Amino acid sequence: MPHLDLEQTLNAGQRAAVEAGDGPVLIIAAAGTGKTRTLVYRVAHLVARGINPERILLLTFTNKAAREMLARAEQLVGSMVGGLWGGTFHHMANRILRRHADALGYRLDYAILDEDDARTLVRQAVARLGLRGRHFPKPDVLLSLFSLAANTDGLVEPLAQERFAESEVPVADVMRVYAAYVERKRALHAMDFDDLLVNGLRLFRERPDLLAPYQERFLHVLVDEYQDTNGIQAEWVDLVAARHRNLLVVGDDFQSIYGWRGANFRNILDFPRRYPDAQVFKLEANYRSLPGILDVANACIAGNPEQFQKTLHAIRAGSVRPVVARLSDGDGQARYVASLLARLARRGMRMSDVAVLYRAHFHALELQLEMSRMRVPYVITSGVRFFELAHIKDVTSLVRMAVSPTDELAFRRLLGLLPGVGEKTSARLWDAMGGHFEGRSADARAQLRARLPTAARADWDLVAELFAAYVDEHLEEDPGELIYRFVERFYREYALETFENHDRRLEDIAALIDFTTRFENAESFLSEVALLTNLDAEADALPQADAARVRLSTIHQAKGLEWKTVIVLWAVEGMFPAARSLAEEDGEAEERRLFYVAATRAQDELYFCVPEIRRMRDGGIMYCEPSRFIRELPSTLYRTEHTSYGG
DNA sequence: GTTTCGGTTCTTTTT
DNA sequence: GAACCGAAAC
Repeated sequence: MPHLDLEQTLNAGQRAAVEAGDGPVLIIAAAGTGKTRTLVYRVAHLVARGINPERILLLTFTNKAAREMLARAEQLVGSMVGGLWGGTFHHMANRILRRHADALGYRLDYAILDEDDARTLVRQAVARLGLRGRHFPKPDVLLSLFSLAANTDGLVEPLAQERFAESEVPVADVMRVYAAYVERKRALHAMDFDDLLVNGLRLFRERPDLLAPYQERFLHVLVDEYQDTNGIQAEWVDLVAARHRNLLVVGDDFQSIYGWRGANFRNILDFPRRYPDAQVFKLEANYRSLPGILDVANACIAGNPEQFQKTLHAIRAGSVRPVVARLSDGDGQARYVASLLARLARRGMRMSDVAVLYRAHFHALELQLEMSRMRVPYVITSGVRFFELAHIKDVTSLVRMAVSPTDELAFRRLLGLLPGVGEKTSARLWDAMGGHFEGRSADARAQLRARLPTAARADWDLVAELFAAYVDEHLEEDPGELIYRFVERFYREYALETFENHDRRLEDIAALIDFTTRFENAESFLSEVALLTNLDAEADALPQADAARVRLSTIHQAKGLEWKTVIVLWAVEGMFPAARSLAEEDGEAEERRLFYVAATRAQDELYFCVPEIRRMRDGGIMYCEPSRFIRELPSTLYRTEHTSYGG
């Protein structure tokens, strides 16, 4: 059995947590205290103790986190931990539902609707019900409402009452849209992201017979980022772990930043009450940041109510004071950041050691322009998920059509690419084909051709051949090849005519083709693809991403990561904290935690940008006060920089 | 009746 | 960008 040298590599607190005996365990791990390390060692420790990896379940926030942890654990124990189940809640629910969804009345090959699909369905429902007026909420608003209800295990109606209490919106109509949406999903044999979680839990609640084997199987259940679980995830975990009760959760209530999507940090606060016999470990020794940075983080978070009291202690020594830079406006901020980056580069800093973080994607707009102008290379974790980019969805819809004759959304999307075919025509074609399309049947292909508008036929012929090839040449084992041919025959030309930046989009598709090689066949590719985030896709498919580039990212997406230098944009009232969040219950506390997350990403240097004015769309200007999170700091904790960029 | 095109408006955070 | 709206073009 491999020997793990814990004394050498872990501090006393970490070691105690890693070696904790059976039973429930709560690890409160503040930022930068080696949380991942502890979890990795725990997994390695279990395996080294002889636990079969197949009997361990590891739930993480991203797939990337799961993969990294497994890779590191594998290095430690020098053996395969491959049989271990690791991934996001959505992935695990999907994995289990693929086997048992029929128990809930679904087909086992149900489709997964991504956000874009869901939006389309809601928009159609609104249109069909004739509610498309000025005073009806947008699909996004409706969806976020439905989603919050799902994730808090609650009903849509009372939530809608509350949300629209002060508006003209008739809640009865909202409920009609909701009913229509639910019905459409049923008809399409599809689940949206929330359905995966909700049905994952429903399956276990309603079918103890199906739950029991999983309870028996998973001797150990480990949950990362537990502060960001919502009620249904917590209940799901409790159910899975109920048999052996070896449930180990790791988290930091200070870093709970997903309240708006139903996460409930009381899950972590109440853990000791739900599991009175839980062993609790606190990790407070921070290895990441210099003391000056932690002082700011500690000061900022200290005022938040309801939390496990803890203070970060710096292990590293050195003196820095974070910088607050006063700037004129967004453009001044952009120029300041560009010059700061140049200064850092001259000092020999690698640009991949620098990150620019912000509250919302649009905060970085001017900066992106400036950096492009100055030819400073950067990577951005974009707001749009890789697999929801229009061109990526276009080409995957061909694969979906080839795999599933009943995939209406894919059919209509693909047909819509043909000239002269729009929403109405594609709907009519689908009905005319009888609600299914067998791509492999030459007969069906010819039938469809006959019904197409003349303008679309030539292009259809190019695409139709691919369905034949799919069968004849066994392309189901090579979805990448199918996509490649589709691009060569048809999509390249289409992209050229449709998109200004067609070359970048074709590069994305090339990356997608690379990505397919990770999967054995078209079906497994599809069943995973909808759940992958842009972070996952980027890491796997776009290897050039990390080179010597500055990273631009939202704070949410920066969670768990670290850089030598961190620059925070728009640290002003209204932007950060975001005005809209302050209106929510617990809004300020969550914004504060977000600020804490931003600050604790930095190892050596931390900059806050405070522009004085914000230019509004209508040409007006708005004066900005520095963020309350800065104003509250004792002024000895930071250094104000008055720059040539105004302010 | 549909599709396409051009202009306008808005942008919190994500699986 | 991309969603939405209105108007022109097919």
